[in-house]
Parts: sequence; structure tokens; C-alpha cells
Amino acid sequence: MVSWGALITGSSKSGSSFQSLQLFERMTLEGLQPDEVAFSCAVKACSRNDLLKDGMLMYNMIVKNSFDSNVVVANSLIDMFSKAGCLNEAQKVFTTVHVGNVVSWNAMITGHVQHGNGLRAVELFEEMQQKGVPPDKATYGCILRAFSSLGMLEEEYLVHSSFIQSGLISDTILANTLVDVYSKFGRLDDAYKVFNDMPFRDVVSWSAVVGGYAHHGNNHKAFELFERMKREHIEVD
RNA sequence: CCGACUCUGACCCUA
Repeated sequence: MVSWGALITGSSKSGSSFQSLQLFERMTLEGLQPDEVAFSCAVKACSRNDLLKDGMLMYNMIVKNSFDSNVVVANSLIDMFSKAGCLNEAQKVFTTVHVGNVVSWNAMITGHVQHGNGLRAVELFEEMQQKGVPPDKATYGCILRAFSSLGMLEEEYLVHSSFIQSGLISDTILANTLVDVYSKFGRLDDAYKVFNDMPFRDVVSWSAVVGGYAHHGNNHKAFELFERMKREHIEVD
């Protein structure tokens, strides 16, 4: 038998979040009790498109059914509220899972960065470590964005050095983030150095570095890189 | 046991 959770997940991957929610609704109308996986999928569906109203209803159902103590369900809610800018709601859910896990922290940090509170994001970054939750790649990506939003270039350099120390610099997504962040600071030389040292470059790496030169008026360099991009083999997923 | 959560460029949208 195929579970409803799997159906909802499948539909949200190949189809619309709207379809996922319809499936979820059908499931409950048929008197079936959604499990924690169905709830997390349904919440994720609500985090797209402006479906926060549905998300609030979902939150109520989740609390009623005591699924809010499930860390993955809670993390989906935190992410949904964070992205929508409802950081008080996000914090409320976060509190119910106590320390949660690294994803809980990352979702909170992302929310603050995206809604103009980079300082709070940095505080959370420090707090999680005090509470014994080690940051992961996603955390570092968020924190690069936080420092960027705060205009803290020196801190970017420090995080960058730590990536070189730890080997995280070979992560394509983090390196791409660094390229973009340095570009936005106008540090095209630093951006290019990160780009040039990357073991694997994807289309995002190229776009970020070309975009940096173009945005800062170095059209010649941008064009040159663009030509090189066409010449070299680029792996696109 | 299986299915669920968080990080990257441009475009688009908004302003």
C-alpha cells in the first residue's frame, strides 16, 4: 500500500503544492488520520505560493494532534513561518522543540537573514554552538548571507578562512555563495580567487562571477569569462 | 523498515 504521505510528497515534487493540499484535504475528508510525514509535506506545500492561511490552519491541526513535538514537522513549520516573515510564530514553534536540531536553527537563522535581522541571525549562530549544536553547511551558507546583509566584510574573510581550514571550501554551494557575497561587496578579486580555486564549477558559479563583473561595470572581463564559460565544459544538472 | 524538514547565481515578480 502506498501511504498518503508518499502520495503527497510525490505530487509536491512533480506537481503543484496546490495538488498536495488537495490530496491532504481528501485524506482527511475520508476520515484518515494524517501521520507526521503527511503533515510535514502539507506544511511544506503551504510554504510556497502565499498559502500561509492554509499553513495556519495546518498549524492548528498539528497542535491539536500533538505532532508539533515531532522535530521534522516543527522544522517545516519554522521554515514556513520564517520565510513568510512571521518570526514570532516561528519562534513559538522553535520553543516547543527546545534545542531541536541543526535544521531548526538553520530555518530560524534563514528567516532572520531574509527579513532584515542579520544581527539576530548571528546571535542564533553563536547560541546554537553554546548549546552543543554544531553548524553544518547550510548554517554556514546562512551566516555568509547574514554578514553580507550587515556589511561585515571582515567577518566574511574569517568565515572564508575557516572554510579553507576545514575543507568546506570545496563545497560547491558554499563556494558559490562566497563568490556572490564577495561580488556584492565589490571584491571582484576575492570573488575571482574563490571561483578560480574551485575544484568543480557549475552554472551557478559561472553566473555568479560573470554577474559580479557585469554589475560592477567591468563588461570586458565579464564578456571574456562568458566566452570562457561557453568554451569550457559545464555540467548542468 | 520505507516516505517528510534547512544553505547558492541569473531570470521572473515586487518595490
